[in-house]
Amino acid sequence: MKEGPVIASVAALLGDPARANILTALMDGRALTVSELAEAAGVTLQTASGHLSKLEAANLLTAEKQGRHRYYRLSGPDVAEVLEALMGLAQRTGATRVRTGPKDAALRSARTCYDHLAGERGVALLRGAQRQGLIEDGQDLALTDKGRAFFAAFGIDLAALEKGRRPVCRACLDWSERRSHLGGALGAAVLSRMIERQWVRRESGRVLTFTREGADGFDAAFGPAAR
Amino acid sequence: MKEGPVIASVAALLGDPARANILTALMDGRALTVSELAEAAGVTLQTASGHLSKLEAANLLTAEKQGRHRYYRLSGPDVAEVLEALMGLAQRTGATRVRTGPKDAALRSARTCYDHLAGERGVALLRGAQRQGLIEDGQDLALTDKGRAFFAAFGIDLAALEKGRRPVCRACLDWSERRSHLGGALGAAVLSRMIERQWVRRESGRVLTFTREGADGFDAAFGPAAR
DNA sequence: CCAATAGTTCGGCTATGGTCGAAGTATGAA
DNA sequence: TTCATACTTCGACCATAGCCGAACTATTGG
Repeated sequence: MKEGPVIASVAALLGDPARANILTALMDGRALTVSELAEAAGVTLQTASGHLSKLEAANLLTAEKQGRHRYYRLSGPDVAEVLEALMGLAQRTGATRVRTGPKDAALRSARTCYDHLAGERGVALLRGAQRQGLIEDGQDLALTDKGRAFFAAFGIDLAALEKGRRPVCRACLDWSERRSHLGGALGAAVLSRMIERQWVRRESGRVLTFTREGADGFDAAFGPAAR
Repeated sequence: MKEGPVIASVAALLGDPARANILTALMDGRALTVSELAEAAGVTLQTASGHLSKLEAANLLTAEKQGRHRYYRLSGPDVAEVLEALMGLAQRTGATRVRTGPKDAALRSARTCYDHLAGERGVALLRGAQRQGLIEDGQDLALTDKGRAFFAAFGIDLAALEKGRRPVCRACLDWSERRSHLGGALGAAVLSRMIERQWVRRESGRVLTFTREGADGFDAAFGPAAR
């Protein structure tokens, strides 16, 4: 019966508006300074500093010092995944605000989920990869030989990915689409390769915008995003 | 920037110890009365009543009245899944208590996750089903023809399951094993069939105990639980 | 009808914890 | 060395919300 409180302590951490803002600001996987996070959360520097210490103590964030700045980032993709899952619950739960601005549409179309691609494009990527037999849908997703060849041609060093401890393929539940998109080391590599190739640009926040060539290239490779 | 607060409100709901206890008490998918939940949470009836109204208002719980009792249950499997995910985070986060009692071992071996089988046995079930080609691992798991025949022979009415709105197969992340087990309508059906067949018995809380014949039958069908 | 059980509502107490001002530390720049 | 920036720590304030006692409603059983 001592099980409830263990979830309570971490949930309480996520339950404060200021901290929730900090965490969602970090959802794009970048590291931000204390002042930047304070502004994102709408609190003063001191307050943010206090929150950040708590989040770091709970291992939700990691910090690194660089000069007189202190950079905080999410401590791992799993934290981002839980946050996405919570957003899904919050939405289904009716807590969804009516405020559906234009930025919202952009977010639903394509955004970063920690370090990989999410939103309509994200689920289209995974769906396309599966349909073409590049990735096999198992309990844990797995690359096929065909997929191996494909992503190598795409410019990704699979050997390097497989050396790391992070799973190469990972299904990550998308809060806006309510389907999975591709996370894991491969998901991260695909996104950064797309940015390198200038298929896609990071906007403010977590929004991603596809260039003209990027959209065409994406559709050719994985099929159109529209369902 | 109004995105943080939406996760904050639901997380705050999960962040109170009393409510967290209530929710974990309901993780086995059964419906419990207000008084039972009050006891599980360690608060008085009035306090529990207040918490339950909030959880119901947020659509995390649904209630139904029966005589002078009011039965509360989780409003869906997705709620249970988020709770399991949070437990995983809490554990990785170091919030794990050192208190690893005997009940803990039983929980890790086999337990209910909402209405399906979780723990070592749960992941063994899914792994075995995949290895035998009963279930194909896609972004969303899918039954093969072979699997269809197998589960029909197991005594499950697949046509009925497929009529419902709930997905038949669903991968659900197991907090103790850190791998997926089988959720969805099929996961629920398999567990209730196992109980019918007296392969397994519900103990107090979410613990499940396999009978001698149950363990043998399970191993024969899906392979041993030990990794 | 009355008594008992189950649950809700109300009101007031209290504590936890978020907030910021002010003062303190560390790093870099002039 | 001196000043400025980035951040942390301390202390005090204050609001939120959890909690329970008491009174109220509803259902059942005698």
